Amino acid sequence: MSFPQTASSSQTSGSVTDAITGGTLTTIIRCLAGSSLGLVERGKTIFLPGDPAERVYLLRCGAVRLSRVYESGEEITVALLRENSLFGVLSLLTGHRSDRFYHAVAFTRVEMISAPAASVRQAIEADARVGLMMLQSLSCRVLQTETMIETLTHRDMSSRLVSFLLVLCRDFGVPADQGITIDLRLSHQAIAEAIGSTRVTITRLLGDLRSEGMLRIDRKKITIFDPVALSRRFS
Amino acid sequence: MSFPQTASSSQTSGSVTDAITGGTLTTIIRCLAGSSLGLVERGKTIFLPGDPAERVYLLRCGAVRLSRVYESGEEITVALLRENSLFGVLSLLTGHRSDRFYHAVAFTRVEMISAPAASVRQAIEADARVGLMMLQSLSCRVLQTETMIETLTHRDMSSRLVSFLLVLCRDFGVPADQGITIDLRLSHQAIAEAIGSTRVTITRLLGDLRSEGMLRIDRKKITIFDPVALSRRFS
DNA sequence: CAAGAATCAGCAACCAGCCAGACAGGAGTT
DNA sequence: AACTCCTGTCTGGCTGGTTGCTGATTCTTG
Repeated sequence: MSFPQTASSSQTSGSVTDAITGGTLTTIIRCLAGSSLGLVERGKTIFLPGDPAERVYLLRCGAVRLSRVYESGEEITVALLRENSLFGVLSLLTGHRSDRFYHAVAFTRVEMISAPAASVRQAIEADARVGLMMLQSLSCRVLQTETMIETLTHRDMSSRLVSFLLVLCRDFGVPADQGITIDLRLSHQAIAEAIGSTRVTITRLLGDLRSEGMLRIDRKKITIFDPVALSRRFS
Repeated sequence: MSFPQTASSSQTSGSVTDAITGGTLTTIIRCLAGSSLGLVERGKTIFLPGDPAERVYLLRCGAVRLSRVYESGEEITVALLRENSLFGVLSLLTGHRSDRFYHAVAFTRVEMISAPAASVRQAIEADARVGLMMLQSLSCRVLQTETMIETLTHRDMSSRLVSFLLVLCRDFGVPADQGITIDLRLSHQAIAEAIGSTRVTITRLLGDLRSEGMLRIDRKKITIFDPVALSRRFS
């Protein structure tokens, strides 16, 4: 299957070099041959495992969930991408065609742009600054992912959950009247799939945290009152 | 502290562009201003948390362990890097000085090359193919790390261990007379620190796997007889 | 807009897997 | 030979997974 694109276009005026002066990767990718703008509704699939990997995506706004689905029906989350994340980079690898092996789903309403891997490669060769920017973006991805590994190696689920909440604060937090709200509608199941636990356990632990006065949950959005205090909760 | 370098040199003849024709990132980085060759003995530190992040490293041969150390003295492994891995990319990020927050230790005898971030940036701007190669290298890193996240979200330790062993086979496996040998001297403690478990549990589980005839351990090197059979062990 | 469907949150009981701590014997090092 | 680091095994205790059920929310659809 191909990726859904509500609005789509390509080939605007202006050269890549012009765009670079503008500064952002967005403007650059917008100018590439075959680029397109994608608007995806919450819950809709962006690509499926087995799809050919031929495009590179840049998430402009919203969140995308990368997950792996097992035969058992179980599903685990490999990454929750935030704004300005580059994904689908698999396609940049050596020429031979490869397939996606993750499932990419819009976790919120998503606005993204994408371009064929070949165009991206050309753009990099044409102007090195493009490569540098992508390199920096990807470095961030690596750091984010490594933070997630730290989270997952905590032995007790309580620490793991707390650590995960702090990661979410960093990536999706918006200031609220009191504390920071994680701007995602998270079900307990979704959290469980991200930190390798079960729905029931998450329910219990979140309940504990709430009765301790660490957070508030309002229509699936979590507000952390004091991230610093929360971070003291794990040794 | 600075990074230890048994042998060191810099500034060879030949331009960067010459090196690119040669093809590998190694040759390219070797030509950069301020580049140096590092030989590090097993167990020696490459950089410490808090060190200024000013160099980019390319692991030529051996394995490097990135870990985070907690005040409690506990230590967890964030990544086990293999040959041709790029690391220390933090330093490529925006101009402002930043510090390492991971501990990088030579897990085996290591041969690596490094160069100042500024030189690398210049090289990329001078020839875009450098950026492209680094981008590909970093893409691999992302994929590797994501595989590790998959491993860590398995709920039971047995699956987690098996999954980890398979990752190691992929990254450090060499064909043996029967099966594949993981070419690393792994203590149970080291495995525990990588998958978020304890030494005792690893001992027990490895014992189980051995008595099931799945693997052999000889002087800390693990040989998996049949990776495919092993992979069937988790649902 | 309201009824129905689907998903989600909360609770309880049960039990296995894993951790903690402790100790003895083995392997490798100097 | 002395030392350090590593492996193997045991006991008790508790966390967290599993299953099953109920009521609440949210989404869909007539």
